Amino acid sequence: MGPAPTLLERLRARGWRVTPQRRAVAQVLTGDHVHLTADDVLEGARTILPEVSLATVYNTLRDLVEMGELLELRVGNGPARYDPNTGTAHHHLVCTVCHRLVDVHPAGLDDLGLPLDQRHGYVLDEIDITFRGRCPNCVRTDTTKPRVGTGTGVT
Amino acid sequence: MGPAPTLLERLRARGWRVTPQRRAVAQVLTGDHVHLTADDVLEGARTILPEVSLATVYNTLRDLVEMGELLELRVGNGPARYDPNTGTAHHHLVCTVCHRLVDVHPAGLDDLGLPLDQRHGYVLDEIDITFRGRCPNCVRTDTTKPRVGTGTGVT
DNA sequence: GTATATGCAAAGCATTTGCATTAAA
DNA sequence: TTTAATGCAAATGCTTTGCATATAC
Repeated sequence: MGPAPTLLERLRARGWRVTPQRRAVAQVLTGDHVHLTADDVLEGARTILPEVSLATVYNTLRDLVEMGELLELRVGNGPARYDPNTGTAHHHLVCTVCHRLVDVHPAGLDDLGLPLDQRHGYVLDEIDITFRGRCPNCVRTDTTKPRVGTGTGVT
Repeated sequence: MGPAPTLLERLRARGWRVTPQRRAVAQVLTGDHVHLTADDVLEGARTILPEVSLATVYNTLRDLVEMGELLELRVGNGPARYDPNTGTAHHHLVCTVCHRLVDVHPAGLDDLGLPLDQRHGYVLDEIDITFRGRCPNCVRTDTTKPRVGTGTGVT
């Protein structure tokens, strides 16, 4: 396979006007296990280009999500988080205490489906799995009992 | 097994002060495939008791969620939805177009785990699976291509 | 040169909160 | 009687938008 086009190349190919602000935002949203809020992105972008505005960050994030270049994650009640890892199918593991978030790539789930008699006539496009638990830092101090919510209790 | 205590009995047992407002909210949040927003709940509660306020609805919803009597769902960017079906482990199927939401109980997922080498030191408590697709009403009119997002493309 | 992005400040929506009043226990 | 819930309205947090200015193409 040839060299994969970079994010900016793909954006240019879509007719995106590449500005310093957008370049800064794109640069911040690079790598694995990156799950930044809009404020995080603003902060990061400003270390590259101090005069970026929050409105531009939001506009850029929205464009990137619409283009499918960014995943918008909503874990818990806080602000949205943005994940540039759109290439590899993956799921998420969230700390119920501090909301630390990591990507997981569980094998054997790739062909996970939903039985026909459970589909209610829907045409399936996608499956998101959120594993909830307590991260190494929180599990020591936390007194909360494990929840038995929507999902399945797991040991 | 004896008769299961009703929601209001359980709430009273927890020392909850049972007011007409709370009774109205609890009555609205009854049944299967119930996934109401706070505004929906207000509307429903007002058909029972016209003077319920939105603040009380929000306070009551929050209490019920904290008590584990209600599930708070965040699908898409809209307002939270509340699901009284806490007794049976289940997952959700969401229409990406109209956001219609149904409960699903896929067999064979009950013992779904996450391999140790993928746990990043987390202690798992719960797994939420969101199936995304287009419902029977939307699949006909929708021109959107299936997305290949976080999850796995499914036929 | 022209269409589009920027930045600011104001608006918007969902949700929470302070506080005086009311009511459950 | 006491303690807690209600309702209003104001405050909050996140996100979007209108518009004049600046800039990539």
